Amino acid sequence: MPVSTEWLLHCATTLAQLDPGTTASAAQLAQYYDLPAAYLAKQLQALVRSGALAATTGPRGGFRLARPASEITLLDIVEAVDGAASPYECREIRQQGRGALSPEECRNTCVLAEKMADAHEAWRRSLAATSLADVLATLPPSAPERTRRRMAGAT
Amino acid sequence: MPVSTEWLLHCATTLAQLDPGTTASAAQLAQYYDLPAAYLAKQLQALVRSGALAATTGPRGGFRLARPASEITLLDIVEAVDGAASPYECREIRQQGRGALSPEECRNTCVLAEKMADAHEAWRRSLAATSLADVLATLPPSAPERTRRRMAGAT
DNA sequence: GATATTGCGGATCTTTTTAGTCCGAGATAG
DNA sequence: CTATCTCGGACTAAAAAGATCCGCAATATC
Repeated sequence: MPVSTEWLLHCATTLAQLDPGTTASAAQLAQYYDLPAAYLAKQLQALVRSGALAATTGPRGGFRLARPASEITLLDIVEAVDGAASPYECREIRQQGRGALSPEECRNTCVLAEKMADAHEAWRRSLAATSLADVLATLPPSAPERTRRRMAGAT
Repeated sequence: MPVSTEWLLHCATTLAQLDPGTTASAAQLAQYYDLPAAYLAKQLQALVRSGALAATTGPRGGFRLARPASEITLLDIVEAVDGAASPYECREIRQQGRGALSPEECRNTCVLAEKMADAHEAWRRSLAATSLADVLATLPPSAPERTRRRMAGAT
């Protein structure tokens, strides 16, 4: 899992603390967390494509949440960056070699692939259970204003 | 996640169907699933190191389960191949850059890292809930004997 | 209307991981 | 005791992913 996953989780949390209608540019966010600006910008695009963020170009442009923070889950962000595919891929080796099963016996999906898919679903459910609003609720009440203040002064 | 994960899940399931005390060599298993023998042997070693399999060298040697099938979970196998580390790694970027939090504010772990760890734990729990014995229980009753028969004739 | 600023996408380079091969150490059977 | 069969770990290519850079389109400001 790339390091940019952490970057975007934090950036989305930061954007969720801005006043509605306010945007933050990629350069601002990069400076806020001391990250390589070019690469961060590229990853932010993935979140725009996924529909979690919205972007406006031109001067005073930047990124903002595309939906209320309560409707953006950690899963939305993680899958936008890392892809939604399961890491385990069943290649049906049970149908190959000396021990090959007949096609008829393979009508139902492989038990092992099924269990791996179950685990992946458990992982997804866990991440989908937390929204950005939930994350903000755990921060001290003074956090949003400080974030806005520190963000405003950046380039 | 490497393709060898699938290989070893299936190989372990196969070994679980052998009579106690019987071993299967890497060459036999490779032939059984039509896999590159040398590379499979390398991956089987990881399972030996993790303690899930036991190996005996010399003529008539090979691999066998190191414990009863009911005490080997899918998680044991997956983590032996793919490593036990969580794919998400918190690098504490909240302490860097313009928005850096004070060390005192970082006494408790980052909320995002916590949620990601929770998801990983959910994934592990799901895999740990299934043992090789559970997998065998889903197969038709005739499966183990056929597996032994087809395995016996191999090189 | 010109200019500067910002996001967007493609092409490129580097690094890491994966896939695969090979030869040596050790143990068993005869 | 010897020959053969097995695992064991080191070594080498290949592919994928990470990370970076540059030019293009769009928009608000002056």
